[in-house]
Amino acid sequence: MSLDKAAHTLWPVAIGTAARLSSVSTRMVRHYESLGLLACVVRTDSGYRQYSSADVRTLQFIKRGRDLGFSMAEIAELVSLWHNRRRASLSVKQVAQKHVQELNQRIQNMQAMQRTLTNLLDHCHGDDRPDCPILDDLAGGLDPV
Amino acid sequence: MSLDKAAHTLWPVAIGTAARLSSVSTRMVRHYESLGLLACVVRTDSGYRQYSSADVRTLQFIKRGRDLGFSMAEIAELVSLWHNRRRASLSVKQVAQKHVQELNQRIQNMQAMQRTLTNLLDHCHGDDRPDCPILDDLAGGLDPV
DNA sequence: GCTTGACCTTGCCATCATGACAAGGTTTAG
DNA sequence: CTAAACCTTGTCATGATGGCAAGGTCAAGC
Repeated sequence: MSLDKAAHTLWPVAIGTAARLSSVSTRMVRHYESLGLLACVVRTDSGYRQYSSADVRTLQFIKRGRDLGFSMAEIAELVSLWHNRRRASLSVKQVAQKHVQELNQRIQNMQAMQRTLTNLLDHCHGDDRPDCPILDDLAGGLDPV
Repeated sequence: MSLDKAAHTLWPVAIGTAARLSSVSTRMVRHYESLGLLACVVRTDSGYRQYSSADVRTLQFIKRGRDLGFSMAEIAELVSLWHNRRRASLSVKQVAQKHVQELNQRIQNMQAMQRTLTNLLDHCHGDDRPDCPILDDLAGGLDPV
């Protein structure tokens, strides 16, 4: 697979290489280890971490999970399910569904902000005069109902 | 105005009342002061903070700004513009426009995540069988192009 | 063999906005 | 006078990430 090609030097690789192969910073590779997502990381006699191609695949998994907006807690669960051959796909689906719902919520929130703001922006002439409906709104446009 | 009604006790008020009147926690009232958003907060002899109705209006302004998603740095600028009678509405508009653009960016990101996730969810049977397109994707479904 | 530069190690501080808690002082009502 | 409710300051925590610093290691070139 492409991993073996990319790491033309033999496995295992040091942290910098693992980081490059997974598009994760070395800082975060260590962090994920501290969160228990990489099981037992082997060390050389001098203390350097050594990563197998399986480790790098796990890092790529984490990266992809982050790119899809999952929290580290959710990713920890997904990694665990991934490693469990007897998982039920339902468990995975539930994690993803909950995440989609949260995304939905946040998107709705932000779209509401945006509607209000674009409304205000439309009515702000935006020149050198001081009066401004945006400030008027912030200063209590809605509260004194 | 409604503020005077709400605070049936006379001004100035203590932090708890100011917090209630602005829907901001006392914790955050102190924090906003430490950020320099409340200018000089008067104290009683025993050290209790005392808030004028102008202070409470500023807190309400901040609250509204937070509800619209502005960062504290942006709010600091907006408060400053609000207090400056010679401001140009253009300055306000620019802050708001930049914020709307950032909101847009974040919404786009999250919608892209959502599209991918709903796609995967549609193809996950979500029962007790272990095979799962969501895990397949996370495990490198896209990378090995 | 030695030097140099690239790499690795750990640990701590910072972000941003907020909550929670603790130990102690104040005020107010009964 | 006491108890409750309030105030004070300070610290720690969140979540995911960046950055820096001081020091150890390794590999390549001379």
